[in-house]
Amino acid sequence: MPEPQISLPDVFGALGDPIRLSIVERLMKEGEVSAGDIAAPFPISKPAISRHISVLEKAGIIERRVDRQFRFLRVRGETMKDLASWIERYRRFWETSFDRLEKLFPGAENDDAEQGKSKMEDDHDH
Amino acid sequence: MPEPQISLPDVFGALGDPIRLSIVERLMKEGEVSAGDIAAPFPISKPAISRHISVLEKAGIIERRVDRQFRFLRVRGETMKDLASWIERYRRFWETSFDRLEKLFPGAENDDAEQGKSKMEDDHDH
DNA sequence: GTGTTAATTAACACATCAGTTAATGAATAA
DNA sequence: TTATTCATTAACTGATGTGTTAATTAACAC
Repeated sequence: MPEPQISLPDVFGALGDPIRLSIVERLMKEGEVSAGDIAAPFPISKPAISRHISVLEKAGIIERRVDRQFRFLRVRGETMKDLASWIERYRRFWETSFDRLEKLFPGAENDDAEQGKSKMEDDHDH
Repeated sequence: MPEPQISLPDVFGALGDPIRLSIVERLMKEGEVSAGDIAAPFPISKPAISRHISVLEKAGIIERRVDRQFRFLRVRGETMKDLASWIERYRRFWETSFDRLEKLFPGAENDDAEQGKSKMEDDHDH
């Protein structure tokens, strides 16, 4: 058991860097990628990427597998599941917060509550 | 429109601190709390809490409402929805990653894949 | 053996972060 | 007006984070 206990703030903190977040996204899409292939797209040195990988590993977000001289990385599904559980556990609170506010302070809030219209940026590398 | 664009790494980064995370959790549960009441449980100074609140606000996670000399804080449901959307968008990748690995490297992984058995710590303040 | 490839660790520079106390701003209460 | 309450901003300190280059470890290829 390489991850005896996972810290939610550490998980969030590890994802709080554009390079690390895009590493995780790539690993989720591609499943397993070597450290070198992960480092290739970024304009920083390999040791810097190696440290980012260590941060993700210590947070329990990814695992390393050694194969010959290569390190293959993959996302730990269990940690992502825990992350999803956390946000879902609070969903009823944040999902209704807009309605609750509207009742208290009508018109004081934006009203674009439609689904699927995320304002979140999708390009967090570079 | 106080939040023209939200950065996912900034959102994660803001949640990557135990004090800030427990502030957000409390606001989700209680809906709206004054800055002073938010600061009270923590063993650090009020200016330090004030800065944590600013970090959360700049990340788009919370909003401030001014009422007389009080500042009331509340979670922005839209940002939490965007966070939930992000993790759900990748769910099929991380949810199946364990099975995929089991096929490639049988027995090399832990096998406690039951639902509801989170290893995540739930006490991230102090 | 020697050389190459893959990746990490070591040592260091610099930026950012998280905390402090003191000062300030702004509204309430007397 | 004066004092009190609520909260912030300013100035500073120490810790942590992120990057660099150089050195090291380890496996592969010859």
